[in-house]
Amino acid sequence: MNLDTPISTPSVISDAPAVAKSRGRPRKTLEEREDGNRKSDLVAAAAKLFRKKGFDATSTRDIATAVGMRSGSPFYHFKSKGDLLYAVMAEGMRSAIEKQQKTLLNTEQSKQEPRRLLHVLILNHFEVLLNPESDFIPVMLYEWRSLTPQQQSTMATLQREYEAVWLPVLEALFASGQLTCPVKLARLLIFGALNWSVQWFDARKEDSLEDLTEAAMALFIKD
Amino acid sequence: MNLDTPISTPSVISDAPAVAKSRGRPRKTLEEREDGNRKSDLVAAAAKLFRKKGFDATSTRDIATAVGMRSGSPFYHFKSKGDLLYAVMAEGMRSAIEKQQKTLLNTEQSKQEPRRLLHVLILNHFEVLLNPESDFIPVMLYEWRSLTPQQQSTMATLQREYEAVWLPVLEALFASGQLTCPVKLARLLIFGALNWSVQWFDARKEDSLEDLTEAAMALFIKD
DNA sequence: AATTTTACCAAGCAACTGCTTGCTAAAATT
DNA sequence: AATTTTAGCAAGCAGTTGCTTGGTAAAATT
Repeated sequence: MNLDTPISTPSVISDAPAVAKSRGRPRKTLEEREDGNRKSDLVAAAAKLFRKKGFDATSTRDIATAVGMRSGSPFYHFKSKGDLLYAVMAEGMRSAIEKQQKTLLNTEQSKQEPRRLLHVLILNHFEVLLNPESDFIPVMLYEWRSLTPQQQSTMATLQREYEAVWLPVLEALFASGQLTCPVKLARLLIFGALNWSVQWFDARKEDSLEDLTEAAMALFIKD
Repeated sequence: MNLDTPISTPSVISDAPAVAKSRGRPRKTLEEREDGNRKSDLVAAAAKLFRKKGFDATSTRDIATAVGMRSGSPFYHFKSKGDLLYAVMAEGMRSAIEKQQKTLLNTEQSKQEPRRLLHVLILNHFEVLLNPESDFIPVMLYEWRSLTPQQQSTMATLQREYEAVWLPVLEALFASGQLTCPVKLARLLIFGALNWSVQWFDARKEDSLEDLTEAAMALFIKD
């Protein structure tokens, strides 16, 4: 890339595109950048790049370019690259928790028995994970390492909040003998099976998320 | 780090440690570096660092330092950083396949029925994944992205070879009704559950690999 | 109308990156 | 004894990195 600091080029080309006129390049009016959505544009673009190339292989310049900014500008909105990563993950968990809560509220009384509830939770989890519009959660799952310890523990709290709904369901299934695996390990193994789908699921292929959910239920649950 | 090219330091400190005498620093004799194991030392050190910090966040200088070399020396053994990554993964798969084959050969006739076989395969897989001595397989699982397409397809072939033993076992269990999930999806979900353990398993904690295997069997298999 | 704030751009610094080149000493081979 | 090979070291190049500083036009506020 190297849009900054042209060391061997003769004069003032540098950051500015060829179209730049007079002094300073054309700034976008507020209408063009439609309110304060630039910050969330940055988060979305970062999520996409972090997912595709990984956090370390993505430069802040890549992110800036993706939203049509110059290399230094993202630092007006976020004080560091690491903070941008954290914003991606926090937004991912926030919306995942919200979506899960809405889904449960919309689940009719008739489907409140544990087996149906787990089905609903798994399907919703696949939707969160595999939605091609949103890279937030995959980034959270695979770029943990790059968070500071404090950021990690905040994220862990959010994850516990997300998983809190699952535990009573698993316990009920264990009590009724439909789940024959200690709940603590069942939780870890089940989330592993589901989360790994990020690695192999291809939306173009035959399987629907409903198919996937059926398969997972068949794998984990007796009767 | 920056052991090379000290730009602002007055004179010849650079790469050479303070003890360096005359011309050239003390080279290790062959005895000291014990045969041609230096290459595999590099692979092991790279595996450790790639696992801890990720491929992109690990510099070739980090790796060199870890085995007591100077920054340029790893390139005598490997033509690029990417080739080192590939060597880590290829060695990981090679030894995993070898270990799996040995384990199956040592499995007595009495344990050849599908349920026991799956138990043996899962336990062996956990040993491969969670052995604290070896970071090769976790690196393979989580740094896939940094391989070239050709390297990826070679690794995919090795993975199919590893999984080839599992498929007939899963098919037998499906046929007998002990596995009620289409084999194709069962394979993906089961490997997900197992591979994810790399993220949470702590060898210091209570659970043994045998406990883990029992839990996984209880989760996946009926009867 | 005057001021302040917002949202950026232009330029660039210091550190670090993968990798190359030219050399050398010890070991192996002839 | 002479030569070749092996396994590095020393130095550094060219490019990239995260981030900072100083400015400025447009919008919002007073």
